[in-house]
Amino acid sequence: MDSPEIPKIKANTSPSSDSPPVQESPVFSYISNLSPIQPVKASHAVQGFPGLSSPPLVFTSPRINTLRETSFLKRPQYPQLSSVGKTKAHDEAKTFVDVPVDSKKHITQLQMGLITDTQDCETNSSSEGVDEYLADPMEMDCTNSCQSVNPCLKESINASESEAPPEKAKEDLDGKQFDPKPVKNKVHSDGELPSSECPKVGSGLSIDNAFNGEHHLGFHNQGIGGRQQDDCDHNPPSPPGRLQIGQVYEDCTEKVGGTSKGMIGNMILHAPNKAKNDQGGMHRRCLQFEEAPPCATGKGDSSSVEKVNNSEPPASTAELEIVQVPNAATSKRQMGASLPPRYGGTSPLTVPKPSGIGLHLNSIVNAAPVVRGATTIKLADHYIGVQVMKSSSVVNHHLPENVRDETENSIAASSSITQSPDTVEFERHGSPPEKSKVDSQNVDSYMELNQSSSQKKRKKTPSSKDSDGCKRCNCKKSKCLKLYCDCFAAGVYCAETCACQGCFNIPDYEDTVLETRQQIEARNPLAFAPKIVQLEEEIQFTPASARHKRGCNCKKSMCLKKYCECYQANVGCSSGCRCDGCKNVYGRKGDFVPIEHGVIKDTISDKAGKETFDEKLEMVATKKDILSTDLYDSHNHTPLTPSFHCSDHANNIPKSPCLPTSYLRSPESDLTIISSYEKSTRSPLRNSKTGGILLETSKELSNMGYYHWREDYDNIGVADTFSTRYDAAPTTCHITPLSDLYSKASASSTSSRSDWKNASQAQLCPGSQGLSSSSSLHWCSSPVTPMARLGGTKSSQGLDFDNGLYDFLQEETPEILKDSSNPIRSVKVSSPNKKRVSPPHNHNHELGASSSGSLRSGRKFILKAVPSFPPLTPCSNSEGSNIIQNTSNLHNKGRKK
DNA sequence: GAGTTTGAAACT
DNA sequence: CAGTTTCAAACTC
Repeated sequence: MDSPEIPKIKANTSPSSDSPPVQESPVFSYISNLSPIQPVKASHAVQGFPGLSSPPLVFTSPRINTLRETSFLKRPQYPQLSSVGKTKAHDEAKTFVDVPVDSKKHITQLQMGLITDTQDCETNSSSEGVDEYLADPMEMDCTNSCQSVNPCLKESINASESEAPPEKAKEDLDGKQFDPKPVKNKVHSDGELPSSECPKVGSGLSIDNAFNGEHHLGFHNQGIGGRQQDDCDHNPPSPPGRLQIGQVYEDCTEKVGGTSKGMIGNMILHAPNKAKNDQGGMHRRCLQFEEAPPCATGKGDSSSVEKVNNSEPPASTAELEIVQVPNAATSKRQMGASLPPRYGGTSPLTVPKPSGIGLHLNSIVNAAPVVRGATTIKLADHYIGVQVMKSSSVVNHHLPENVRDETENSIAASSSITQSPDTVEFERHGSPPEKSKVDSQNVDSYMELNQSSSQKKRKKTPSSKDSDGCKRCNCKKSKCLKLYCDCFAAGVYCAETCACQGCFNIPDYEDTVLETRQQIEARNPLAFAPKIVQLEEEIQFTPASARHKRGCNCKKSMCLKKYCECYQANVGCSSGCRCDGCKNVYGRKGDFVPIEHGVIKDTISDKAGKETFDEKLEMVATKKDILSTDLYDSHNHTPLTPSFHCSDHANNIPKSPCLPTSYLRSPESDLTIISSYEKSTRSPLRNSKTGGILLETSKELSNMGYYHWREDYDNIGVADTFSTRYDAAPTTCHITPLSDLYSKASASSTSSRSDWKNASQAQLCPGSQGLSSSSSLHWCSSPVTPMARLGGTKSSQGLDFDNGLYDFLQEETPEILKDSSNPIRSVKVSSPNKKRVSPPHNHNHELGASSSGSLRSGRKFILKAVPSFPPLTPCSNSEGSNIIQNTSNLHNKGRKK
């Protein structure tokens, strides 16, 4: 608030107010010479600079300066000249180009009488003063110029002037790539000049820099920071603020015309700026920029938010969105009702599903093993439940988890429930996009702020499970961005039911989540792969077909408590386990001897010790797949067990609706499944970021025979195609917005065929309409695969077994395991049993290429196996990556065609 | 509900 | 790769 800069600024401003003498000064003359337009102003600016310059020197970016200048100009205009302001501002902007930025600022202040305003702002560096500025200017601008962007800029500028540029704000700007583009954009916006003027401004800025050197820059930076701070203040929740800030910044910089976004961005920026204001240091702002946002959020949470709201009114719908987003972020999932504007027409319903869909393969896998013997699939169910819980429809999903028998019924009910558009998660999806830019660091700070703010008060009971059976985490330090978090590990966003603190595993922070996931995957491609692999009947030795992929390392629990992951998953310990004194009731370590059937994988063990085990699992899986494929035909309607849906929810569910038919037909389901798996795990993220992946995936899918599936799907009504169990799948899709997204995404990504999407969406996901574009892209990869897997595996066994879901899961798991266990393997594996190996690879490559570099190819498979993120991706996709997704979708479509 | 135990995950 | 630390769930009181 009371940053040292402020006093400086005031001093500067006051002198500037004394423009007459300034003009006389040699500097003024010089400036006047430079720019014929604004001799007087220039002189003022020059004088004022000395004082201003000293602090601002830190920042060198001319653009920033321009922005401030523009902002200064605008400010005066607003208060004094509502109508005239624009013309003057333009002139001033031009002069700025010629004249150093500082001079411009002073001039503007002097002329406009902004100085007084700025002083007020400075005094009020806190939220109110700035808010008023912003709000008023905004309104004025809107009325006058009608350019939404300008108002935002103006406001931000005003705030910056008054408050001085908070260091954090600068940092934010810098950190977010502000320096180059953002500044330009701001300049444009400030100048209120569409495009033509902006260039001038930019040039002017650069010139200014040359003249004034760092001083101007620093000052400008301060101004920017001030703006940002103001914006930040306006922004309700700090965490969102950061994210938004980054996004907004980009928007402003990129698009002058994007008034709404720009406004929002300004708002966001302001919030971080508040924190920066406190710091006051100009130089560090840039560095701190990233950090600043969090601080800002934390410091000026309430004030900033309120202010933001005030300023927002003038802003377009975009602003509203922004506001909502922050709220969503703060509340995590509370905002569920509000849908991101991006989705537009799409009903919130779609969003909720995604969350539910978010169920990771891991969860599924886990569920699968559990399924047979034990009725409960804890992991999968929990995860699913969590996301679902967020949405209204959660309950239904959960039910399936707990009881297979219930699953069908629950599914039917859930379908109706899920359809409810009220699902909370939807909001998440919408908001995240803006936040996507937030850095991990920002996230941390943001987290802190959030925690402090109150987002996580919801901390419910520590119990990991919800009443529905859904899991919820209670993370306190991991921010739900590490595998410690069950939700994150399952690839599901944390739900409202979660008691986590500083949670970043929410759609709002989709980008952060994705980044974190990628990082974790980079370290361990199988990190998100299902931990439990089912070994079907083929492995007769083991009491339970399923085994923990990595094995446990129990030393004291003797694998008789839930400390043991194997026990927790209701699976026996295997040779891969390093447990001591294993007494696992589901199967002791020594008892398990997986039999290698015909299928032999080249097995490039993911990891040294466990390769053998994994390979064995894979072998089993491959065999299963074969069997399942045979069954597919017969079980076209593969009844997706509720549990399965739940588990797969995030990833698979969406797919299920679309895929069922295809699965039925295509024996290649395994391959498809794998690909889907990969997609689900990574693709969502990757897809969101890179459209190329999607295209690839789509191609692959087409190769896989997804088209056929689509046709089948289309032909067969969802209800018709799906048996009672199958119905559950569609219902799930409807229920969870994620599912819709997935389905859409899958449809788009896989085939990019509108038909398939339309049919699937329309039938399966009524609310998905709007979402299809953004969400679908991301989802496409992931959702499709799950479906295929589910459909294929499930179809084979689904109806036959009461535990059909489990069976399906189990079947899937093997495939997953194959993929997950040995991403590379998957490719290799394809050889004996099934062709699928190759297809998955393709998918993987595609996905991998997009997300990660060379490693992905090998890892991709693994990622495919990793189901966890798909659910997230949908959310994330919808939000942060929407644009990317859209683009990718477009690309995919074009390519597909 | 608080504290302890446990083992996975993360880090070095 | 092994050892240590961190973390959150599971468990106990």
